[in-house]
Amino acid sequence: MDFKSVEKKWQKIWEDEHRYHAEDFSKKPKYYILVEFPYPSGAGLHVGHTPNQIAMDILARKKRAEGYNVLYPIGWDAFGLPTENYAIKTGIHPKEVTKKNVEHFKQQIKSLGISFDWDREINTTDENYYKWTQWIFLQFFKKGLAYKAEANINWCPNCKIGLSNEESEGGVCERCGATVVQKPKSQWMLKMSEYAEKLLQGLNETNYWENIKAMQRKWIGKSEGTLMHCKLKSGEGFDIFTTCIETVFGITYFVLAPENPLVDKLKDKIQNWNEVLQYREKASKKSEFERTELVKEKSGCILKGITAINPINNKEVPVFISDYVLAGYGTGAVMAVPAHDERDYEFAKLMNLPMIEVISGGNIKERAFEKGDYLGKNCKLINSENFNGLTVEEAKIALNKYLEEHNLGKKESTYKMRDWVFSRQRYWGEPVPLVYCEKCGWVAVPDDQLPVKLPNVEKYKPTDDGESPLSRIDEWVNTTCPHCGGPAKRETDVMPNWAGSSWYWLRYIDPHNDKAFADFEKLKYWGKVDIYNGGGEHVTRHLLYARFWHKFLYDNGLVPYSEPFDKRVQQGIILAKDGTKMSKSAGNTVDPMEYVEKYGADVSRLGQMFMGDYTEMKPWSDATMKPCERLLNRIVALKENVQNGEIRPENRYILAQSIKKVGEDIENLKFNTAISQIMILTSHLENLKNINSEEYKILLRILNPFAPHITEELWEECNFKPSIENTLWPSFNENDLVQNEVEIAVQINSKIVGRTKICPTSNQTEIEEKVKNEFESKFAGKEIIKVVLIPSRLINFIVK
RNA sequence: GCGGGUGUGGCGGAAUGGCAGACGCACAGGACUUAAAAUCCUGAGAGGGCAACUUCGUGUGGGUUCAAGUCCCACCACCCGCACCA
Repeated sequence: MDFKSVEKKWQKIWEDEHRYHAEDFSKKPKYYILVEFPYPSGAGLHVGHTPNQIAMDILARKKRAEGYNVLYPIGWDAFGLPTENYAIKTGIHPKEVTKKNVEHFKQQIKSLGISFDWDREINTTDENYYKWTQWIFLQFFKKGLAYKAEANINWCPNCKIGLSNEESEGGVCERCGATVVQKPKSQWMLKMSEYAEKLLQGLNETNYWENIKAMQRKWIGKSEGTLMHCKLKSGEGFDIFTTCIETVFGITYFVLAPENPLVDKLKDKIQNWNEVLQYREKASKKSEFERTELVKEKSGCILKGITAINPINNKEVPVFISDYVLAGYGTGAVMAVPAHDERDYEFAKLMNLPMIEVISGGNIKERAFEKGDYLGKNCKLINSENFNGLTVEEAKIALNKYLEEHNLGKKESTYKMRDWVFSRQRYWGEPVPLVYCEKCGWVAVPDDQLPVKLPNVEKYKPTDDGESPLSRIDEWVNTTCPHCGGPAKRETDVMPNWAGSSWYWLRYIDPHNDKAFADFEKLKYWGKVDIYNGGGEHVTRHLLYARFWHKFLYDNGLVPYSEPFDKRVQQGIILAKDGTKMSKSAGNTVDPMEYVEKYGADVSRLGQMFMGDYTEMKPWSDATMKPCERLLNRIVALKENVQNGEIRPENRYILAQSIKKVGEDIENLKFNTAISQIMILTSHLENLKNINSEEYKILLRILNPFAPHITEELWEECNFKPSIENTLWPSFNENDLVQNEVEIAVQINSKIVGRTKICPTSNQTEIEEKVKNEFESKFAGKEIIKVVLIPSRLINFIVK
């Protein structure tokens, strides 16, 4: 059989029939399978795409066979830097580039025979799509969850351009190699922090893999502790956050983040202001790279003339600034207890500051006695006045109570998750649909004027001052205020790459709606995404952003359920053939489409799924293609032996077992072992003189999700009715899984002494007698103390 | 440092606490062929033995159990993510 022409034939039929179109409101039970939509780069599909799409295609085809109404859609996440940079280099409009790349991707995906519903194809760069991305952004704006704030961008002083984190890896500009600096810029932010608790709690409603939940929890980073109100001697108040209030009597100084605004307020009172400025300057120059380096040498600067008061005992202590305190976490200020915190300990040693031991049990001459050392060990407080003698756990409660009663603080939780910087000073993204009016401030573009279309520009490169290229088009920037009708200017920033992907699964449900982002009844019908397959690199950012948008929409009554995805699964990373990481620079990348060219779609699908456990990291292997090709050829050859007839009793066991195993393995994403089972079944059928049609049908039906073209062709050639896809997934009788004879292992004192065939339904006494007779010599002179029988597996005699 | 994961033949990988190495790759021998490719058959964890057989074997060390790759404790190596988070 010429696989490739057969594949073309069926691909055309599927396309002409719209075979895989998912019907809204069908009576069948729904099943929504989502695979991350690709970024249509110039390079085409790669190994990060194909196994995902194939794996989910196998699941989709199996679910359809089981009678589900399956939604398996695809689209393009097409805004983004590679296309923009290509435009900067060539001057070709990103729209053109995107169109070309999408065509290429589509053709490749179709050649793999993926059963996407092409009638629901979406593209984030379509005006009809980003209209709704803008609309949702405006809902955030209207609810006060979008705000402007100063945030740092990665800035290349040489190229005079803002860079993404990816473009400034290692602290150097990807284009020119210059050192990237942090430059403050006023930007749109989304108040994601307000959803921290909801995002954390919501995880309990999902069936994500535990490791994915763990990563999200870690990223959200909740810690429970105490917010304590402190004062300077000069009267100014400030708050600190601590998870170790039990150490409050051990405070010997306070530390503020260098950027803490309190420092500016104290300018006139700080005697060494120049020094402070110098330190601030130094700290701000540290790139993100240096700040996160492994070696974290402490540094800091005292605020001379400033004295703070420990609210618990009114003790006066000095105040420092240091970059080991982060401005963005907690309150940007900490109480320093060097005896019980490693970082404070280091800093105190450096600055020659005193320490007070307040929890007994450690040796603070050597190192800090930290919470990890003392928690849960019944350690008691010392040097803590009235609280002496309490255990740490008792003291936490008592101190929180005391602070609350004296209005000095309260219990509180903080989160590591920050608000989302939602502006990019770039071209190829969704324009932020806001205008600025001197009189009215920031005003939303009215719904009937959406989308705010991305205008054409001559140059795609950001301006020298870091503004978006849109800022150069005066006739676009200058507009009228929708509120008062006066002159106003458009926002020239665009949204980040992540915007379009933060709601796309909702659009698939109703892709052509021009009244709403999706019809509510349709959203109700399709419900949550049942299984969402994507890359591990998106588990924190994309997945959190998506859940955040979804929860916001839910809170505003715009979607009917509070979590978007039920299950989240991911493919293991595919390494290069030599087991190292695939990378363009190493020149060891693999193009999966080469294998489609060489072997055809079905062989390549099988080959990719047979390489190993879908979810484990594994090297790409060419070695699976040939045996999979052989398998299909053998199955084609089997057709010659097919005669009309029902399933014969002697074949019931292997057929039932195969239906069960292949079905379960697909559900569990164990595609490699499903294929093994099909190989075993094929070998079995090959050894028969002839095959009855009902037996062959089962083989083809369970292979169909893996090799949809060739199985459909064979089915048609055999003239089986109805067509393969109108034939349900085969069922089997549980009784068929019981063989009438099985071989079990015989053990004496847990050592195998031999094997014997028994009938699995015989009782223990019968089996014991049979074995004792057969292995008589082994039992000579021994006394049997105990017998363990594992049905159909083994029998173990414990003897003396 | 913290969180998650992995560790099994020459290789990819299988094994609800129950016969470790399914299924494949590579390898060796054989059949077909003038020859090769393709295809098919056979063999094989390692060591020892002519053989029947026997010893050792799932990263390391302990433990539980009639029975451990699987469960428990401690450790090692590698991978992924996070990392001065108070």
